[in-house]
Amino acid sequence: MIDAPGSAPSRLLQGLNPEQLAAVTLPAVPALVLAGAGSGKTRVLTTRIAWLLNTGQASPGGVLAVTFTNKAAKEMLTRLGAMLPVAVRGMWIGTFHGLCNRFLRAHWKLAGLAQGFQILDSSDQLSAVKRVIKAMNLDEERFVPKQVSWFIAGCKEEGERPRDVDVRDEQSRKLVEIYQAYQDQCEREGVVDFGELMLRSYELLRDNEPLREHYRRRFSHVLVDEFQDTNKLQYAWLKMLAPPGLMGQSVLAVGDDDQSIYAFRGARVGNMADFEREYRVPRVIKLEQNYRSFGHILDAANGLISHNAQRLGKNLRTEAGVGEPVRVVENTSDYAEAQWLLEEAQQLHRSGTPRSEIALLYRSNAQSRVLESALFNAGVPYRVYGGLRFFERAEVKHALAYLRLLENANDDTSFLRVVNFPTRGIGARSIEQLQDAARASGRSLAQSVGAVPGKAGEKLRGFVDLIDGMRTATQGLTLREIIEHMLAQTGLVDFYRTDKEGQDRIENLEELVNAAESFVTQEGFGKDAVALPVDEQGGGDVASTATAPALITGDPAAPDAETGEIMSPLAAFLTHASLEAGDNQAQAGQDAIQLMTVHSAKGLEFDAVFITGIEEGLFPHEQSLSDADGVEEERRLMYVAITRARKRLYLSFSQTRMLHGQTRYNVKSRFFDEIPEHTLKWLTPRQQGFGSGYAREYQQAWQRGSGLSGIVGAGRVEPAAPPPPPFVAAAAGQAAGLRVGQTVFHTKFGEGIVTTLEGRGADARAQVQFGRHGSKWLSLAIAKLTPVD
DNA sequence: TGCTCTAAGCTTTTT
DNA sequence: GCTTAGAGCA
Repeated sequence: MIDAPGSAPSRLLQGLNPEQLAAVTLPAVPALVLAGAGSGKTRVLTTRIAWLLNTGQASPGGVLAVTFTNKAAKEMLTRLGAMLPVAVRGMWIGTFHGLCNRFLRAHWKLAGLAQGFQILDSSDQLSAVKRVIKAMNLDEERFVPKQVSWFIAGCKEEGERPRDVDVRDEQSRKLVEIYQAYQDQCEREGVVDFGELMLRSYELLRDNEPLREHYRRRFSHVLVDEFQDTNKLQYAWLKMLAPPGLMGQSVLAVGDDDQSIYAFRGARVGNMADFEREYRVPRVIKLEQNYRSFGHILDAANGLISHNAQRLGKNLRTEAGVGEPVRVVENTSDYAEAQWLLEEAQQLHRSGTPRSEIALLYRSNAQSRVLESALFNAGVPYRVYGGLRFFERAEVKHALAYLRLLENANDDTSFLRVVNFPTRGIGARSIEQLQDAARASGRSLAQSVGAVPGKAGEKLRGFVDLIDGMRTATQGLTLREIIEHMLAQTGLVDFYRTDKEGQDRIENLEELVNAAESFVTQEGFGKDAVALPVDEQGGGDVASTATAPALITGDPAAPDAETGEIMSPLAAFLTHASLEAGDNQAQAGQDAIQLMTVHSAKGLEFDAVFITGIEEGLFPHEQSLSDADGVEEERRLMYVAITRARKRLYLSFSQTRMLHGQTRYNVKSRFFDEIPEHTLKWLTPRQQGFGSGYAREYQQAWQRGSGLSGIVGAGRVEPAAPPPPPFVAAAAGQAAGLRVGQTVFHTKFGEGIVTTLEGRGADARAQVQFGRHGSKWLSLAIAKLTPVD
């Protein structure tokens, strides 16, 4: 399967620049590659793997390559497959979660998991948390399910079990209690959430020495993509598999600190510096040659990002020439901005740029509406990224819930989702009775239907009979037949047939059947599945030596380490559906203008890019202004946005903008002052600071001191930030009942003590000392403070 | 029990 | 300004 050494490796290395070549052919030492935007990072990663295999330095089974998204993993596999005739499916190339899943499927018993455990996605986790909060009889006002869910996920990302969490006050003590109860519930139901996949894998490696040693020996080459996005737990997991200083193993981390935009979900840019230090990286390789954009665009990006203090340091360069200047436009309103973008985009399209090469980027999803309506009214095809994904659609989730119940009758989340859908006359009362019975006996809902008396009990037993009946009837059927049987038996399709907007939903259910069909084909579950030979180095692989037919395919289908049993196609498909929520883009096919947030644009590139709404408070976002780190992340976000453009870049902002039903008056973003002047071309007259119209009025009002200095509803403190405009006056205050020294509760910051009270009416404000979040100034007109006695 | 109406929310997102 | 989720009503 590997070409003879000699000519092939040199062919692989053709066309690489010196830095890329150095990265690809690194000896087996720990290495950190700082890969700038558009510097050929994926090419380096895949070429290195191909080179390692081709020169015989690694076998396919000895490579571990980990990414964040399924898309990146697939891309790597595809490119690798194109470079080498290698059975890429046997290789451990995948997402962090996908690989952890694969690992846990093989070692479920050692990990203390249920065999065939199912995976909760974020919305499943949320409903599970809701149930826990209800069962504990807690106030949902005080323990907001979303926040609790977020808290649990956050703990796991930090590698913390309930016992590890720092308890500061009553609120956090209770949160930890919920966390523990949630864990118990997951255990009972045989399900794990995303964080659990990571954490469980980490703990198993940490606590089981033979297993750890085995995998360390097995993976001679470890590669990590987008290292700047790793969180604490992922880095710890990596150190378990590839510890610093281990002989005979190479670790390659690739990342770009300037493109770190996921701190809000636990990413630690600091992992890059830690990696360099802990692994004693001899030389950091910088990929600064950019193959994407023209000079002015890169200069703008370089100039902007140089205002960040915390950087490893890097400057993009190109040989493509300066190209066109970056165009800047000021608009009077968001509506005018949309209108202008529309016309300019049309003009671009008329002069030959495909619509799919035109991207409209924005900071937050709410901004897409006005752009969409302008495009829609003009009849211009467009595509919005970031909506509901296929497996997240309600009807698809309903269908999946039935399928999950076939696999695992004790999955209470799924049980509750469909017990009365389509309606079967099982109401809230009956379900409550059932839940009480289940709680009393510590059993699952399905196991407790016998304990509910009367008509309600009969109906509940009828539902369980339906599920059991389907389970029996679908024995031995193909996945496609199972799903079709389920859709008919449960009445899901019939239900949507009578629904007025049901046609789309039925189509989605049909699409589910197709998705299952292609999953079966791709993963080799079909009757004529061919076992792929897997080249195992040393033959000591725990995960596959006990496996009779070496059918190691995609992530979901890892065979059990002890029995060699391969998951059923249904179980594998359900896992697939949880780990890969599917495409999140609307109507594919026709040539359409691309609309997306800057976050979702990361990793993509377009001939022409419009960055819209570049205004203070929006970009940088007001909720990021409270600390320097927040502003630096916003700046990186802008850097990511700018570097998406190949040939032409537009930056636009607007004086007014409709947001949350109110007209906001904005000033242009500070980022305009940080981009080198020579790269910019102002299509509208350049405003010098606070120049005219609203801005002057606003400034004068501000100088008179009528602004609310540093007081924002969420409690952020930032005197340097532009204050809310005076005409968006706050409503009357509710200072009544507050006094200095009083303990109050804030939904975001928890409990705190009032240290200062100032002002009256709309100006009333309080300084509150919160345990975890420190001292905050809060406008009483906006912030909700509940006195605690 | 099912449907309609009102109230709350609202930065960014992958798995 | 618009969507979603839960409470109240028929």
